[in-house]
Amino acid sequence: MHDAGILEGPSVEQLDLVEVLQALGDPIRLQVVRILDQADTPIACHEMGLPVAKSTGSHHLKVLREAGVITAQVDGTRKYHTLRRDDLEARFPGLLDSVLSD
Amino acid sequence: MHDAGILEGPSVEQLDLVEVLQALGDPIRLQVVRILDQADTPIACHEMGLPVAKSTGSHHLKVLREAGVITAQVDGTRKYHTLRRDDLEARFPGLLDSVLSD
DNA sequence: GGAATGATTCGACGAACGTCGAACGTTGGA
DNA sequence: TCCAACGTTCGACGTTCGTCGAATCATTCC
Repeated sequence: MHDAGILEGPSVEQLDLVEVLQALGDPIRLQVVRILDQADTPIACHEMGLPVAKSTGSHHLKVLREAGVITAQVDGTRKYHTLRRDDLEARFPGLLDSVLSD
Repeated sequence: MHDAGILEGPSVEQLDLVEVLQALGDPIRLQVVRILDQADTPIACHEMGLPVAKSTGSHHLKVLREAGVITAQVDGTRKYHTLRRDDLEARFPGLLDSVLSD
């Protein structure tokens, strides 16, 4: 069971606006963010029903994670993803809301 | 004097979130947006002091214009640029503010 | 008319991106 | 122990991007 580890990305202060905007500026990744927003629980990659191959989905999740938009928590063979709402709100107030309200 | 024409981009309803985020997700273009924001009057390309060749600057302005972030107004040999604040606010409330307040 | 000014267009270039399938690693269950 | 499930990594591919200089265009001024 190797214990569920949390994959941390950049800290709140390290969040870079350009990097976040680039991460959000893709249809698939925006879809991921919307899915995670509307979900009340962490979601695994294969549960998102992304219209791309699994390797591509994995890539997009990585981009979002490295930009600091989402966090991943490993549980067994699955990896549950969560939106870093509070961190994004703290660093870029209003940004996530404006993107999600569209 | 061929009259100062206004170069219109996409209408408010046509503004696409992904396109806008992509346009904002570049250091140079973000710099342009900040310059236009802090200026109280329209600004010409060569007045911005961008750290790139003029052809590159022209390219970035075009990307911003086609995404609907800025408008250009031709006056003689110059082209004055303005931030489409109200349109962006109407289409994506809070987005511009959150990007500019960083 | 001719020169100067401000900006666009046109290749060209390397770098980065989005995509895929195949292979691999790890974990959990039969 | 073996197999299935889940995800990552690894080339590979074509496309798009950011950048530049040179050439071009439009306008203004002398």
